[in-house]
This record gives sequence, C-alpha cells and structure tokens, in this order.
Amino acid sequence: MRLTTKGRFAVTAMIDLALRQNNGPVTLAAISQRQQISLSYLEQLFGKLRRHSLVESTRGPGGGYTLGRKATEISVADIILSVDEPIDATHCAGKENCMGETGRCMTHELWTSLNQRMIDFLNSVNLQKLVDDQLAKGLLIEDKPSVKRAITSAPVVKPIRVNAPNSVFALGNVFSKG
Amino acid sequence: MRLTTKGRFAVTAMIDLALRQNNGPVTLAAISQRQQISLSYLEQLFGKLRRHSLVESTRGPGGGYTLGRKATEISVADIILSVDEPIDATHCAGKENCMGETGRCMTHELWTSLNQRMIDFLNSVNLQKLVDDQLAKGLLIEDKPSVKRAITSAPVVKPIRVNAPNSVFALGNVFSKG
DNA sequence: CTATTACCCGACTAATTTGCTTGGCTTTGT
DNA sequence: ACAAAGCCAAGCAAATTAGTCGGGTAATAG
Repeated sequence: MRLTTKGRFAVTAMIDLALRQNNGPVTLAAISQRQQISLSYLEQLFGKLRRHSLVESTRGPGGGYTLGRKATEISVADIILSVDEPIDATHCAGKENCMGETGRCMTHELWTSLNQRMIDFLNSVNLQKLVDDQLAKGLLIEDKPSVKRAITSAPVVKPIRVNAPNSVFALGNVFSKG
Repeated sequence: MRLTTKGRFAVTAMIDLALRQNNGPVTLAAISQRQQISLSYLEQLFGKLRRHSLVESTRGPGGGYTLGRKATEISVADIILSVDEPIDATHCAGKENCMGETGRCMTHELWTSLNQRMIDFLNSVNLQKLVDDQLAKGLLIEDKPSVKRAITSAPVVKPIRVNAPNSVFALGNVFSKG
C-alpha cells in the first residue's frame, strides 16, 4: 500500500462525484474544473476506477460517471488500491526462502502486517463519511440542470433499453442509488 | 504524509537497529548486509534520522548508530516523516483563498483531516511494539562480539577523554543509553 | 603517529513514477 | 450530421527512488 498524491487526486475526484451524481452522470470535464485536475489525468484515473467497478460510465452527450455502488460501500482503501495498483511488497517480492540467515528480510511479515493495519484503517473510512464531512462544512452544490440523462427528465416510465452493444449497461443506478 | 518503500526501508532499518543496539553501536554495514539495503542509501536515510534525533551516531572503530531515545518513544510516524519529509499537501499549497467558488479545492481540509488520521494511527505504533513482534516470531540475534565499544569491554574504569576538538562528543551514550 | 574503522557529505545517475499534453478514436442524444 | 462525452495510446518533463562514487572527518587501536 502506497499513499501518494495520486491517491489523493482519486479520492478527491470520487468525493466530487459522490456529491453531485444525484443530477445524473457527472462529466470529467466538470470535475476537472472544480478540482483543478487535468482532464486526461482524470481519464487515466477513472479508467482504473472503472476497471475496479468503483464507477460506471455513460457515453455520449449527457453522459459521464456515476458511482459503481453506494457511497457507503466504497472505502478510501478501495479507491487508493485501484489507482495505486502495485500492492506488492518488499524487494524480495514473492520469494519465501529469504529467511535462511539471521533475521534476514524481516520485511516480509513485518511490513505486510503493518500494511494490513493501514488497509484496515483506510477500509474503515467510506466515501459517504467524507461526503458528509463536506456537506457539514457548508459546501453547497449548484443544480447545474443542462442536459441531464437517465434520472428524472422523462415523466415516469422509461422504456428499458436492452440494445447494449457490447457489455455493461449503465441504467441500474437509476434506482439503486439510494 | 506519503507512504512509500523509502519509508519501509527506514522502518526496517530502525527495527534492525533496535533489535541489536544492546551490544553497543550498530554499523550501517551490518544493517546493510542483514536487510539487503545499499550502504550509501542507508547513509542518506540515517542522515535524516539523525537530524531528527531519532538516532545518535558514534564515529570511529567500534562506532555506529544507537537509538536517539527509547524504542517505546519512537513511532512509525516519526520514522516515516523523517525520511519522507515533504509533508506538504494539495497542489494549491499554502494558498488559503482557493475556496472562492463552489466546492473548489476541497483537498485542503478534506485531505489534511484524513492525513491527520493516518498520522495518528502511525503514531500509535511504536518501534518497541514492532521489535516485540519480531522477537515473538522467534528471531534470534547472534552475539557478534568483535570490537564493541562503550559497553563492557574494558574492566571497569575507563579514563574519560575530553579532547573533543570541535563539537559533539559521543560518550554520553556510555551510560545514558538505557 | 599511523592505519583502520566508520560516519559524513555532495555530486551524479539510471530507472521509475507523476502529472500532463496531444491526438485520434467510439458511442450516443439531439 | 453534429457535438458531447467517454476511451485509448504514445509521448514527455519533472520529480522521486535507489543507488554509486569519491572524497572528506572523527575516533580508536596499536
């Protein structure tokens, strides 16, 4: 587990997303402007977040990103481990037989246990908690109406589209968001 | 607060030192061999650790490093913050007036609070605890007798030499080491 | 006094990571 | 058709990591 500014960017962006996804998908361009993070860097980060299904994407106009699951079920550790992948460990990675001599390479169990404690801790902090912190601090979110998709807009019934060409289909979050 | 392999190296080296300083100063060469960390890299790390007075140095033959204070009073956070200095924060570092627009730069308070929690946690883990972990795992330390200095070696009395030409004088640790 | 041991220090380096740019795609609502 | 968005890959400057090299300086043993 590493802890770098890269992870911060990801966490910050995810909070921004969580704060605003009520109006439908949030574009990276908007996050980029608000959080002052370069768009293409965000693209890279969200590529990883999507591959770990922490977010879901909707393409085309009115599209953007939404959370892949409830904010209460996304921990800070989830986010950091998604973007900072190389979880690995000591430089004698993988090799178990480096304990031959006296106290050699304590790092194996030592650091993994400390590491695990860190992960446990970061797992105990979920996205919703961070969002609540922000709201408590009086952050106000404007209702950027503009395009909007998937949520409200059409009166009640919305024909369920099944022509998903390739794979995923980002309509589940219309109802499951609460 | 960053958390990289650099910090691991430092923590590992400090545990090694804590485990063996009972026989007098521990040389970096010995730590280098046991922990498979390059000698000159260790020198750089210990330079920082010394400047933060987490360790004390004794020069000349039989010299080496000892802990600057009791192992119970050195936390993992102390070590990591010593070698990974740039504690800093967000990219809008220092500037307080980046909260003008809506929710801009949440990183300020958000990350510093998460950061603080991390530091608190790493502060709660001290070096002695990690040493105990190692001993509990059956690590055995050989009594490398060889040169030894400051502790045992001469029968009883040792003429206190006061010809310290320049500045510091590393004899205090003869008695104050415990 | 001298040789040896070991810390001390600064400059330099290769490899990796960070944060970002550019540019070209694909999907999709209007 | 067109524009809004995600997607993707290559490339890049700056920083960081992990390490080398080469010379100091302090202290001790002999």
